[in-house]
Amino acid sequence: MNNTEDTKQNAKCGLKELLDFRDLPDPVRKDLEAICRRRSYKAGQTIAEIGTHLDTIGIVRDGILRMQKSLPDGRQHVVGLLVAGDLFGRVFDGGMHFSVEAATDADIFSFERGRFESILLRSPELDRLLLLNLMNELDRARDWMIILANPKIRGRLAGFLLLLCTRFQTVDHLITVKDRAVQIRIPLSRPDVAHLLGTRVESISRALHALADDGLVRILQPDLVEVEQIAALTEEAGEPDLGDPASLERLVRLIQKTSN
Amino acid sequence: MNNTEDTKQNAKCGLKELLDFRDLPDPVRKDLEAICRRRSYKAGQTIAEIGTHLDTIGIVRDGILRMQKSLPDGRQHVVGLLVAGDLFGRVFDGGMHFSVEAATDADIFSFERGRFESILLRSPELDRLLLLNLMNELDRARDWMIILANPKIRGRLAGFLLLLCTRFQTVDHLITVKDRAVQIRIPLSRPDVAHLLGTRVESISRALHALADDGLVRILQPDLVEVEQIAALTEEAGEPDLGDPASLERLVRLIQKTSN
DNA sequence: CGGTATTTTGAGTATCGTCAAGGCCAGTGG
DNA sequence: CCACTGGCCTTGACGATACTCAAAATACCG
Repeated sequence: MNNTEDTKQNAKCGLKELLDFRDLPDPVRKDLEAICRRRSYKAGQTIAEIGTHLDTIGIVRDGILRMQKSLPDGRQHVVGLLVAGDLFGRVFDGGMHFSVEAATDADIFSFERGRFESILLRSPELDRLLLLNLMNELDRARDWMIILANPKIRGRLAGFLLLLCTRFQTVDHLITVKDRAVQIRIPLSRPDVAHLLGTRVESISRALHALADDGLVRILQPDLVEVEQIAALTEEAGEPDLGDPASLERLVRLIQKTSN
Repeated sequence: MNNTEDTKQNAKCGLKELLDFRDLPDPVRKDLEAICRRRSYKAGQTIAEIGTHLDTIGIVRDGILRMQKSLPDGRQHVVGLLVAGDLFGRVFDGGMHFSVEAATDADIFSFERGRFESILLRSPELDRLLLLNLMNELDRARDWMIILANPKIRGRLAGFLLLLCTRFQTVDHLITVKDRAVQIRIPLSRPDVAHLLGTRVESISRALHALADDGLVRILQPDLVEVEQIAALTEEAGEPDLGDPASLERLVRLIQKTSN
């Protein structure tokens, strides 16, 4: 509604800041930048309503978006998060069965759908980028499924925290390292986390404090936790490769680097 | 292991039986059929192991496959089902983070990966087909998420049954209509359903019988249930548009058609 | 400093996981 | 033909866990 329509439609759109787009051939990227508009949203703002005709393709530049479904009783159900580089919108009318809201303050690149598709038709590289993006997202969705299937809330929460450590590692400033300890900023309110993990706020609170009591984490602020025993956390999650080992590797190296 | 390697590599591969492939231009389809091999698997057979190098792309012709992850404690976790027309395998090395097994007796079309990709590069139509397939799968994964996020097993089971009614409506002979009542054949064993819904066999059994006791369904056989009150089921699932309203519409029309 | 929203805690109940036993069905071998 | 076996589904009982409702504590904001 009240988004600051920057509409910086010039070449300085900054598309190439996004990792995945760096490999695109110059002309394609130029075409994209030509039709690219940058929009800023404040946390809580709605970017796309479910059901309505969204005639733009969006790519997240900064911040975190949440995809959610509105249930009939008014509750909202989070079905996934979008972070920098993620793409959303109905390419080729693929479907848009959920609404998108800004979970944090966010910047997105926005493209008029028709034009985006016509570029897509001309550029196999962009097409493949999109394909890989989709496959990646599919993997993440499956990761969520495994987390959600964990019978105990503690386990789900542990999996969620690990996911933040691995998949969302490069995003924003969610993960910081202080004195060889990993600090995670949880970018969602308790109700959102609860919806995401299929439970209630109270249970989230209890589970988090249970993890803290057992020394697996330390709660610095309600939305800032420090990981004490990451191994125990993965065991709690019951899922060995939540975010490939490579990601954890990277995290460990990150820790070692800053601890010197 | 003991799959009957039919290897009918002739033009009668039957690729065009699949709905989605009917729209492909003739030459592309011919190319595909030229490299297509048909394989049959019995229920329970492993089609692709996690981690191993799978050098084929598969398309399901008939039957149901389950994608699953093996957890360290030996349990197996079902993360999705594949039905007729669904594609699996690591196109462009996208990743293959789960193993694939036949849930029922199944026929699949199998393509050598390199050749498939080279056709893919030449055919935007096939490329687009793949894209749509992926988006579809992503939607399904999100549906699973919503089902899994339901706090009560009854709700999850209700959602699962509805999903069978809608998304898997056209598959095999899962859904039949008798005397204006919908009958659902559950194509998975109890352990599989339990893994899929993140719970145990006993809970599945109890939940199903609870639904039956309340008159929402009738259990004709362990794997054959008749829906009595579909509205109550959707309410139980807590998710209004599990499979778009259009699907339910179609179902209702199906009922009316056969009841005359 | 108050007022609001968010988070946490508490007590009671419902649900689920676990362990154990029993029933049903198909296939096997006597 | 029948007993036997093994897999799957169901049922029961009990302890653990999570949901519900209500209230207190904390953080947030002007």
